[in-house]
Amino acid sequence: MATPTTTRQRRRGHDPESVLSIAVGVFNERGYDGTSMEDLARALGVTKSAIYYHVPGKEQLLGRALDRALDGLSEMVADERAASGPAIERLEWVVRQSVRILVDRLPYVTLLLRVRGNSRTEQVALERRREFDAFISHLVKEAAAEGSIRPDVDPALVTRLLFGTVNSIADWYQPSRGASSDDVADALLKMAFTGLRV
Amino acid sequence: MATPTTTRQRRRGHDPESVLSIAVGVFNERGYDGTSMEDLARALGVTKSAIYYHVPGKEQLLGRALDRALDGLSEMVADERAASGPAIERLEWVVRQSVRILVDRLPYVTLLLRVRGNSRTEQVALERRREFDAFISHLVKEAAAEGSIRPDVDPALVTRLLFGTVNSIADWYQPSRGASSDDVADALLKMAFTGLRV
DNA sequence: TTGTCAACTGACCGAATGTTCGGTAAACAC
DNA sequence: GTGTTTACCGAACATTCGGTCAGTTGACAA
Repeated sequence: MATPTTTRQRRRGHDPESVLSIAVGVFNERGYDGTSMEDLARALGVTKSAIYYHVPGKEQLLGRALDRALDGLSEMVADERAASGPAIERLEWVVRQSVRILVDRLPYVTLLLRVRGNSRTEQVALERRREFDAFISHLVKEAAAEGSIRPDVDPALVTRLLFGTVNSIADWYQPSRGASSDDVADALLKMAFTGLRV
Repeated sequence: MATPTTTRQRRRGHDPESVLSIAVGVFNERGYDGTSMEDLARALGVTKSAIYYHVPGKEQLLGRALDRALDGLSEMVADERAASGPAIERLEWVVRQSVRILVDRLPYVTLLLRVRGNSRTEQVALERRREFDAFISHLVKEAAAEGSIRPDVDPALVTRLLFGTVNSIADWYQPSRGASSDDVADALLKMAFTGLRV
């Protein structure tokens, strides 16, 4: 009766989760298309065929990774704090949350940001990402319409620059350097909202 | 005596230059590793083997493209305007020039920004790019030391955010949308230097 | 001790990859 | 017209690719 189907002590080895997290690491190092199943096998310490015991294939591995990134963004968009209040405050909240998601799910979001649309899996992910971008774009326009953003720059340009900055974090952020998600978000918001110059 | 070795009217076809520019376009659409020589051949309207009449191979095509981007950045760093005057003004000039180079050589710089280091060619390019990054990093530190940048953000973080923003332009800029290099640089400098909020 | 089963190996498959090569048609030089 | 050069094609090359499958191993239950 005790622990009938529970996960007891496994005799060391992989599971779908460990395969995914290691695979995503390699995808980010070499690029998805630049990564062979042989590369993954080497990183996992097993042979190629062992991978297929845990996951259906390379593209499904990518799909699961992209979903992790996109699910985070979807949850944020659905949050009440993204829907009510002054647009500029919602924008600030969304920027801060975006940075948090990017940092928390760094490898998954990094992968998402590099997707080009070379397969159905990638195209589906790009489509979900475009929905997020449209949400942001709308939010910036609202903030501009409410007079909270300087009127001498096109809101569309503001959107791209602001979230270009957020997304660029994926290119350099390393948790080992000590800066937390909030540290980065604070610096980003200071720069973008009130400016760097003294 | 007239036009002995000059380029006269070619009977339409490709040359190394046209192959390069079309190839770089495809590389940016699908990613370098995601692009096959067959893909390039299709885009060029010839067979795979015809490509090898004009260029030595796929990797050399990449190398030439990356050099175009890096040469632009090297020229800028060597310019006198990057060396003398208040650091904050040099920084502003370098940001503006970086945007100009990125826009002028958009496909080449875009390619450079996506290089992961999967081959010797890519590693050499990454090394040159790191030199540029070090130059920028030093410049920001100077501006901070001169008291021109708000002291409550780490200069290293400022460097990454500022040039993360510049580099992110490659992800969305389309000349057909009408914005010039200076338009983008103006908006970027307004945001980063004096802030978006009214 | 035997049987079960999760986790894996090694040999292999067909397709796709980057590249080479022998040949060739059209444009040009003379 | 003849010879040369330019720009290409089609077939083949070795290699690598993602993926399959029949078997093996070792921990564990009975």
